Amino acid sequence: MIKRGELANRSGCNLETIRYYEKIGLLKPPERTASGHRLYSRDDQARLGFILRGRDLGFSIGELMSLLTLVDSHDYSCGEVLELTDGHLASVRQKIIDLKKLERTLADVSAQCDGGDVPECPIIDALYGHKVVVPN
Amino acid sequence: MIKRGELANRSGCNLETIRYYEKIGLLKPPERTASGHRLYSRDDQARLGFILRGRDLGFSIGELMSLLTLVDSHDYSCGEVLELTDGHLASVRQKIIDLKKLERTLADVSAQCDGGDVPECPIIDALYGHKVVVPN
DNA sequence: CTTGAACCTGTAGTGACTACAGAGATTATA
DNA sequence: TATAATCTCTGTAGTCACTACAGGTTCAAG
Repeated sequence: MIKRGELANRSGCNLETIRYYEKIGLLKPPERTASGHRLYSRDDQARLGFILRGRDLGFSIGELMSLLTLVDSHDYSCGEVLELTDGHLASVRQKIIDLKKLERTLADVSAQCDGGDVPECPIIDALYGHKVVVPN
Repeated sequence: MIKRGELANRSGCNLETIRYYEKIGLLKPPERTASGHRLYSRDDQARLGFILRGRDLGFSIGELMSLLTLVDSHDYSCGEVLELTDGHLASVRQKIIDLKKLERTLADVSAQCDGGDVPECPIIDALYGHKVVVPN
């Protein structure tokens, strides 16, 4: 059983974030010492690891809640988990598509500007709508 | 000269967002009627258009502030604008790289799961750290 | 026994909005 | 002209996922 500071150190998670995860219900309220200090078990540590790895994969708090609720039910199916994961994967792919479109547009606009000392700038013109900026 | 609701309709911008942009200094305080209703000129409309197009290109409020400050100075150079744009472009490209890495990892994890009715799920295992999840 | 670190609580700040509540102004209709 | 409906005004609170602080208690080392 370790305390919050130790858990933060071992997991690499911010100290305050642990308390936050407890507040919103991602982490279960841990045991306490007689004086009120939190004590985390091995299970608690594993659960935080789960959350942090999921977070690194871009899962939202809501998605992690769903995953953990499934796990906690001890009655989840692989299919339910896959559905959540693939949903998330789809949204990541959409974000990539959107950003690539953005990148092309920005690169186009940037290429029109030769960056000199002149005060006429095609980028500013484009933003003011003198030219079409976002090609769909 | 049009009022706030009309500006919102024409620009497609949310009504409240216009007031917000004024509060943080992106939009200049517009003229007012005797009773206090805001009146927007053609210049005001063009400025909001500038902001909205910039926003669509993913510029942050801070970046738009910088761009508009340059424009307002009437003494900006094309080079300054290009620098800001290319800086933003670089951060967009980095975001794409990060998301692609994420996508590969998620796709890997997803592929390990056959989505059946069984309660053993490789995705959950991976999140619990039983297997390495993020390949750098 | 004292000092300093770690822990406790609640609350406020971030970015970029969005959404109210309650009051006053304007416009349309009867 | 009266009134009802809509629009605008202000300030403030909520969103997401944290992060940081203030002011107080407890613990561990010397």
